[in-house]
Amino acid sequence: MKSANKHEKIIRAATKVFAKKGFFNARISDIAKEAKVADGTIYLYFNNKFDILISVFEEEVGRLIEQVKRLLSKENDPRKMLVIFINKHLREMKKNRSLAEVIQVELRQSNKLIKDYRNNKFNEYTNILAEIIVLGQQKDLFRKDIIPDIAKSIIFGSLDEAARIWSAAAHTPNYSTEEVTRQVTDIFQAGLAVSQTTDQQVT
Amino acid sequence: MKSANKHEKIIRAATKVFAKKGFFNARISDIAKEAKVADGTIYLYFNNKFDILISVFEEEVGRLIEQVKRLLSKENDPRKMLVIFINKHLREMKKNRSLAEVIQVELRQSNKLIKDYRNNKFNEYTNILAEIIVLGQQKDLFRKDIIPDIAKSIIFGSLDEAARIWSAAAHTPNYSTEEVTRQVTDIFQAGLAVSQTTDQQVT
DNA sequence: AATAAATGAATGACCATTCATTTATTGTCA
DNA sequence: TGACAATAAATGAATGGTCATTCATTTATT
Repeated sequence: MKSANKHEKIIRAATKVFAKKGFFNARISDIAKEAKVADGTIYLYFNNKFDILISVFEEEVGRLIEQVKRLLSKENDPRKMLVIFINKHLREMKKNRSLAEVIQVELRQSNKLIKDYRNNKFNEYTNILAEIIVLGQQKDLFRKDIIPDIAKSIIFGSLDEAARIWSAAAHTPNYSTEEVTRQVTDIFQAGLAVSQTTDQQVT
Repeated sequence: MKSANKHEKIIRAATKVFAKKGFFNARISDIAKEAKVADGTIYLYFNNKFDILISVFEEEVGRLIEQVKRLLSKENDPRKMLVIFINKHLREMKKNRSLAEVIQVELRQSNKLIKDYRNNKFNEYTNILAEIIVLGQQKDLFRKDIIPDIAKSIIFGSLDEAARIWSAAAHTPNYSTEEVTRQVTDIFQAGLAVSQTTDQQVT
């Protein structure tokens, strides 16, 4: 029986290697070495290199989805939910640089590599944002003229770019998670809010 | 004398090919063919494949910077300037899919490929956003607690992700440039604006 | 004729994938 | 229980195909 354990080990190793070198520069032998496994073993668990990429992506994002959903389940003020999402995403990207880079780089690559691969988990992830917005609209807290399906991309894009700056640049001034979270939160809370009338800052 | 013309032709061909296949899947021979030039000729104008990528990026973004600056020079209300930037960026990405994909994919790749390559033109481009924000703050139109250097990433990220959706997905509902422009504009104008009521609390 | 540009076939490095062989695990029966 | 076979898993060297890059030769320009 192929151990689930080994599958897991390869995924972890691949995440590390992809993050460090990028998909195209990553060698199967690098992954094998990192996973302490023979090159050929990898092909017992995955069909090919790209299959590893997809798996890494799906599993990592899947993990993230679960965590976010758990956090959100305790809350029902959509404004606070938005903050929770933003905060969680940024923290996670800061903490787990490998995941951050896999998302950033591979999300863009996969479009080109396989036409019919729809990042299912990824969509599921950003749809959480859309749902928060819908909820906010139902509760008359968020403007109705916002289209959730567009807004989710706008918000995710912001977060992703903010995270990209962290991983890209060892040189530019590096803002803290807290600082960036606050800025993103401030902008979008004001941007989505129904009116100017004093909305308490939500943490 | 090496004709500037040929350099240009190669750049244009490379833009097309990178956009279609991505950097790693693009073959030098593809670019050569597209430019109607021998493979070897490319090496008279560029040092290597990556050098072509950098050049494409810099030239395309450079062109964009000039256009945006020209548009902005006619305006001095930062709120309107913001709209102009957003509008121009989205229109351009919709029109020039090659540029869009080169930005999206290669911006992320280059981090990994060359440590000391700082996307100079790219920074120049997003700094336009930072300057608009600074101006807005000076004129008491934008909130002072926004850090322009962070906000520029947030805004650019939004635009980039919105544009990514266009190029990525032939399947998902496709919103028009106008619709997306309006959404992004609405959110950020409200998000950045100094609130009308004096007592809004933001911490 | 001399110099500059352009050509494209040949080179050589690289690496995903395969598969014959080895090693580990499981099951059987005396 | 333990000895032995049968099956499963793992190994890693060998294969084969893919290009980026080079450079001897040709073509164009001065």
